[in-house]
Amino acid sequence: MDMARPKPRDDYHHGDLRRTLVRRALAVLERDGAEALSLRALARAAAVSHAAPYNHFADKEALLAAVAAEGFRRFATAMTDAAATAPAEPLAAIGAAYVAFAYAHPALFRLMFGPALARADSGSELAEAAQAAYAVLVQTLRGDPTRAGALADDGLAAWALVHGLATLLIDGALPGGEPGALVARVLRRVRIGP
Amino acid sequence: MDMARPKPRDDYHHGDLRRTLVRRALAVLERDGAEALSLRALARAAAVSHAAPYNHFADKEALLAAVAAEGFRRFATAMTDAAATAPAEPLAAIGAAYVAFAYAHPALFRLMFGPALARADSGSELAEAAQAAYAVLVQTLRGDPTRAGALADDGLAAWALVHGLATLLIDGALPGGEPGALVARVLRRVRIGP
DNA sequence: ACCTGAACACCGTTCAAGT
DNA sequence: ACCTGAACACCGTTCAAGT
Repeated sequence: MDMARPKPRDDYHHGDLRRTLVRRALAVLERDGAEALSLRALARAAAVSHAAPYNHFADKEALLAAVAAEGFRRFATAMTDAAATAPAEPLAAIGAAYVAFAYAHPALFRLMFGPALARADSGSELAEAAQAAYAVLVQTLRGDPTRAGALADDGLAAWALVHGLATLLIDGALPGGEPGALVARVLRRVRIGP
Repeated sequence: MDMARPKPRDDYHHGDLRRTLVRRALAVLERDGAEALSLRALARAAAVSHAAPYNHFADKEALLAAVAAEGFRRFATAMTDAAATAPAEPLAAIGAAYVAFAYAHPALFRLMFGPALARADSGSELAEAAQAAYAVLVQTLRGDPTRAGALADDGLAAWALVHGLATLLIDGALPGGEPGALVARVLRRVRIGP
């Protein structure tokens, strides 16, 4: 007889709703921004009742935290890939990847670094994912990994610089035009160290 | 007979509702954050019907834009004051004031640099106020004012650095403790220039 | 274990009507 | 010119009830 691979049921509305909701939320974020994100609309799009999401998330903030965590995971792999292709100039490579991610996914980037992150407990999925992304940044900027949890001032300076560029860019506060060239030019004017 | 100074009417609900709403919104922002801001609650607090605000603002975003503009005005004077007291080290002084403002008013700071700013038309009150605050920053960092509207790369680097520190701080992404000392330490590691 | 439907207390926005 | 009250189309969240 057939293996017990769970077949999709006729009345389509389950599968794994949790993943469906997160995936759909990411799509809404890209297309219409954060203010278009509603639990009820998400449920509607998944052809499920408006109370169904509460079987998988305590409240709306929990869903947003899951989305932000997924964002941090993608962010981390984007930085890893970028650093691998240009190991000679780590600050330039990581800075370009950092800003490019923010530019490509402004609403997601804002959600990732929004007030939910500040409220996240240290054990949570969101905190873990953010921590992992940060580890990529630090590790490619300097040879040694994070030590003792305390962030070296130089790493912090580099982080603040690229983060500031990214947020100012998606706020429309930077002069228009191709952002990659601008970021490269600005980063070239900065030296970090003793 | 008495001068025609407009006396407050018996049924309290007018005066100038516009200013009352903005002032009240700032207070809510400080106390309960952005998600607690509702037009209806604001109207209730001002003892006015929930439709009354629409006589002064086209929609909620217009009210938020007015609040953000007021934030930029206070931000500008905070930076001006700080730069005046420590003219020897402009980057340190402006950086400290920049970060201190964000730390003292996180919700307002987030609103100021939120998506509303990216959407603001260039003639609007919000865009003007943001531009004025930016002029203070550039003017104290370098001797000469903005030239030709194009931002020098060095000024941009300095701005991105302090802005990044400020946003990372209010996101809870920086190590705890007294932020002033951390910011001063980090800024001391950075050199900007040719 | 997961989902539904009704219910509650909110929203933002519009609009006729009042003064 | 500014405000009110009713109305509409939404929300997030809870909860009994179903399978």
